[in-house]
Amino acid sequence: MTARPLCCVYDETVDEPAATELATVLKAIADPVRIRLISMIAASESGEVCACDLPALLDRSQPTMSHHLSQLVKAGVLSREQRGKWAWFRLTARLQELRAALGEGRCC
Amino acid sequence: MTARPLCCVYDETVDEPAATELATVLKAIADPVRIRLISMIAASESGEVCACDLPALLDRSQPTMSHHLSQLVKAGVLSREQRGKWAWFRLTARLQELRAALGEGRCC
DNA sequence: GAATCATATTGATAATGATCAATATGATTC
DNA sequence: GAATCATATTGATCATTATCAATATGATTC
Repeated sequence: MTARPLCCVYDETVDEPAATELATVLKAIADPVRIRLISMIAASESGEVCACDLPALLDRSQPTMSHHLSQLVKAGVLSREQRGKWAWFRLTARLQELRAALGEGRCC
Repeated sequence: MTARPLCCVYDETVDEPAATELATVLKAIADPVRIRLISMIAASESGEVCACDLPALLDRSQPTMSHHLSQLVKAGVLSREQRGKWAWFRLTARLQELRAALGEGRCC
């Protein structure tokens, strides 16, 4: 054991609820298919993708892609917009918020 | 289906191996206990934690904490140093690399 | 409104992972 | 080297999840 009381040695900045929330977003994007999907949206000229293209682009079944999309929307990483028969997806600000959270390593 | 060929509409920047690698790091940190652990290291004055303190600090058994630590080391997020009887853990540059990767959303 | 096309849901399966109790290994001390 | 303390590994369990086939829902078109 260390000599000083624990409360003096470590200063926990991220409490449990915040950690759980952060972990939820991380879990949502911690998958190769979802990373590639997010990358495609970020790289696309229009900033959006049509769900109709994704099974072919990412080599997964339509239900699987639908599942990935709904999980990303649920986590607040993507937004969904119905236009005619098609559903279009965009990135939200959530990823940049995550990026910011990873950069905050302040000392006590 | 969209009118133009897919190759013109989307420009995939992250290929499959890179996406898998990124997802591996994300999976490693996508857990509330690990987030809090990382936060504690970042916040600690010395920039390191002793494994001996973690079961009490994070309310998990010793084997469970050992497992979390080894997974984070395996993913390159933490480094391990044995000093006497104790094992000390520090953050590597991996988290900042991840942070950088999340910021790159260039257009075609 | 019937047919068609796009997307979502359901149900099932196989894989992964967080957790702990018990035990093993490894380091220090006497 | 025997005892002690710190950490790792093993084995087991329960929960979660990525995936697909089959089916349902929802939108558009004729």
